[in-house]
Amino acid sequence: MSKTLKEMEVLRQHLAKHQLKLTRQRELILTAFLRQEHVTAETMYHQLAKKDPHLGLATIYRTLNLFCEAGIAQARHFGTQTQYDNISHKGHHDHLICTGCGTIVEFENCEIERLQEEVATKNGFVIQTHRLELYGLCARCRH
Amino acid sequence: MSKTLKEMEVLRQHLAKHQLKLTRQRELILTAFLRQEHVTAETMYHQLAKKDPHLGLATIYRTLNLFCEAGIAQARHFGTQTQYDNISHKGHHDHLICTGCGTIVEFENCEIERLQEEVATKNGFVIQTHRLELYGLCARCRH
DNA sequence: TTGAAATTGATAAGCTATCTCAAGATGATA
DNA sequence: TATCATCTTGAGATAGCTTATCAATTTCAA
Repeated sequence: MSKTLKEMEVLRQHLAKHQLKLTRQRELILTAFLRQEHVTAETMYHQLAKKDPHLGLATIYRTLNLFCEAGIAQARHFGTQTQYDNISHKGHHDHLICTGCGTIVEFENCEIERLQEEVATKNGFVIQTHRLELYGLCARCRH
Repeated sequence: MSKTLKEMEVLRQHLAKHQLKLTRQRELILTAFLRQEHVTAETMYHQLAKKDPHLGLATIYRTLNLFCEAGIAQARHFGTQTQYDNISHKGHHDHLICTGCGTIVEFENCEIERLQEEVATKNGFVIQTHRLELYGLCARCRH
């Protein structure tokens, strides 16, 4: 089973559970979404304009938000825009962001996650989600 | 030397270095800003309307951004709004945010910071700053 | 005190994201 | 596979937050 098919199945189940429908647009957007790591609604809008000139920006937003609810994507406020990340095929991931060239490197660190749980518990919180972003200069930009 | 005076001095030096001027508005906004942990421009606008009914919203935004450049404040995009945090009198701090009531609890964890450095180094990055936000439900909101 | 330069206030403009609603598509059911 | 209640879409309007504009005012070095 290909990756795309797997996620299509996740979407299908989410739709079924909430009495929503699988549309041509949702399939199109999901397929394109899975081909990249980080996108904004605007980016996808321009990308998909070639395949479907009538696809509306509102539909892109609605669909990406739907993906978030289905657990396929995660929204992240970066600067003034919202980026949508693909999280279906891997666990939660955090980001290293180069302030020089904008490169984004993903990472996962169980130890950090464990310490986060510890801090939360100590303060009476139960964590639902989190966001960790490290900003700095990558090797290339330091030279 | 009081806390406020210390930060006023930080501002003064930043202004001098960049050929900017110390105005009545900047003093007023700094004083009010230092009295709280987290504010939005809108919040300060309403708070200060009592003291100076003609203080413009644009001035608040400009001034808070100035504080960021001076190292007194740090901007944080939370939902659709930008929150400005006072960071001059303490080290960097992270946040526990209740998704139920919006309460924000600050924390610091050296061990997490150390692991962040480790991750960055492993990827060839040198960290300039970071942002860690844990979202969840506080004790009260779980009941 | 003077005057070049920075700042302010008020409002317009810009951006991103969501809402509205008529027209169209979907899919459970018979 | 035909029906039809329900969901979705597209296009533009709208909302919410932040920045840009610019004439009038204030600051501060000389």
